[in-house]
Amino acid sequence: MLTHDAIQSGPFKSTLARAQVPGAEAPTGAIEMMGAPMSFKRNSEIYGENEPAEYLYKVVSGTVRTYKTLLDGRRQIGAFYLPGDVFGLERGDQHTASAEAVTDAKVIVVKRKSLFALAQRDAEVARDLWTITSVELQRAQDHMLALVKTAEERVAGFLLEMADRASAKNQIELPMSRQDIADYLGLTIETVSRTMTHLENTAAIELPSSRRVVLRNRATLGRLNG
Amino acid sequence: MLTHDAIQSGPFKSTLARAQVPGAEAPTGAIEMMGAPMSFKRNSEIYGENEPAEYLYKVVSGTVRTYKTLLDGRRQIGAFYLPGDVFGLERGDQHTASAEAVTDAKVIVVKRKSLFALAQRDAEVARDLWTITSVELQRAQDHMLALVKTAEERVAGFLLEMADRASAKNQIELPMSRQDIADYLGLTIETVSRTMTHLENTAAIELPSSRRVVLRNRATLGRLNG
DNA sequence: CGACCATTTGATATGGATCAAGCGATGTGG
DNA sequence: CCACATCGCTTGATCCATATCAAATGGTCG
Repeated sequence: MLTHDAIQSGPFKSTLARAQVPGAEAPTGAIEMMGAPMSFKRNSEIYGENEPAEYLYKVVSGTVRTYKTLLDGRRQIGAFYLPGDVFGLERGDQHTASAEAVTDAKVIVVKRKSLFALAQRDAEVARDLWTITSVELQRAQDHMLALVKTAEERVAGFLLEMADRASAKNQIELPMSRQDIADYLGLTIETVSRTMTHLENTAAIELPSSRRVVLRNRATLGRLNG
Repeated sequence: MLTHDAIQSGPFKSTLARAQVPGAEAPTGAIEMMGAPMSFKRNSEIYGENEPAEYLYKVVSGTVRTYKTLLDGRRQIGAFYLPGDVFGLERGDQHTASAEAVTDAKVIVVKRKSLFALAQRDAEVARDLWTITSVELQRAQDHMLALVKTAEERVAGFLLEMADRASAKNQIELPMSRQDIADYLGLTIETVSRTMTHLENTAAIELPSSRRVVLRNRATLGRLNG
């Protein structure tokens, strides 16, 4: 497991973090104030399932995945977190999922206890905490719906989701591997690959490279999205 | 759509509701205080997707399902709510799912606005709101994981889940139809039925009737649960 | 009793998984 | 700077879990 010693001694970076998230849905003003920046290398663990949940995190740069693993090794990725997103806030004091850096990533780390203490006194912070959790809940519910769709619908939905979260709305650079996408969508890597190819053949998307996707026909993708 | 006129004029029933939920995880003291009881008949709508989310609800008796519908009619049930459970609390002012009574049901209805106003002043209420949402989030994440398992794993997991929530831990009376179970688990009614039969043949469960299930071998079910 | 609805059971079809190569980009050592 | 190993991705062939289609059975209620 990863320890977070000396985190509290890091310099404040509130303005930097905020600048990264111009239109963030979740108001998380207090987080930058109380947090310390921390860096993680590609594929390194940020926290593990069942570890004490002492901190919550806000992505500054890079991408993070959270996931659960079944006994036989199957992995379900619950979400990808991009700059501005908050993750790791859970009920109970144990993490119910693991978190890893998909790419090299910087996150702001905040002591859960301090934030809860602050929320006790400051109603705005309390509301922020609720909002963070609510946003996460909605994400989870949407994802649940995605998991009962056909492979093509899942992939189309995923591309639309990533495009909506990206800055260039029709040109996306996927930070994650096909395996990550497969584990997020509950498919195999082969099915994801084939489906992408099929979408390309149908002129719904273009694939200049495997990690770069251009949305050519949102109407088609939207229709597929159910 | 269903209107909630005259709800606020109903008599208070705080103690009754609390009595139904001796060991409820989510502390929801304020809800009974502010809410009015309301009854719904089997299969009637409590609220619809995209309707204004003016209220939140706490089950007093009966069972409630929430679900989303895809364009082509496929239905995904997000959760079943039993006495003591709270549902309908969402970010934004539109419901993102529909809710229906699975059986005849009594629920306490609370004005969202009043509760938020109270939370603004009372840190304990604010924390309760967060807890309600957090419980829901965890439920959703667990369900997400369930949706990528095999049919047998999903059914075994479902039975264990229902048993854990029931009072008689090994003898459960399912309030919902096979179709509801199927839509909850992302399977067809036939697969659910066949899997139940198979679990019976394997001596993992007994089926005195289609709605009554006796868990015979939790070890087996647990192993299946991944 | 008879109609209706929920559930089970059976036969067949199929979407996506699995098994197995091939391919292209990236990096490394000679 | 090239040969070659490696890794991520694509493509192909086959298989299988679950869906679909169809019918029989069983419970419930007027």
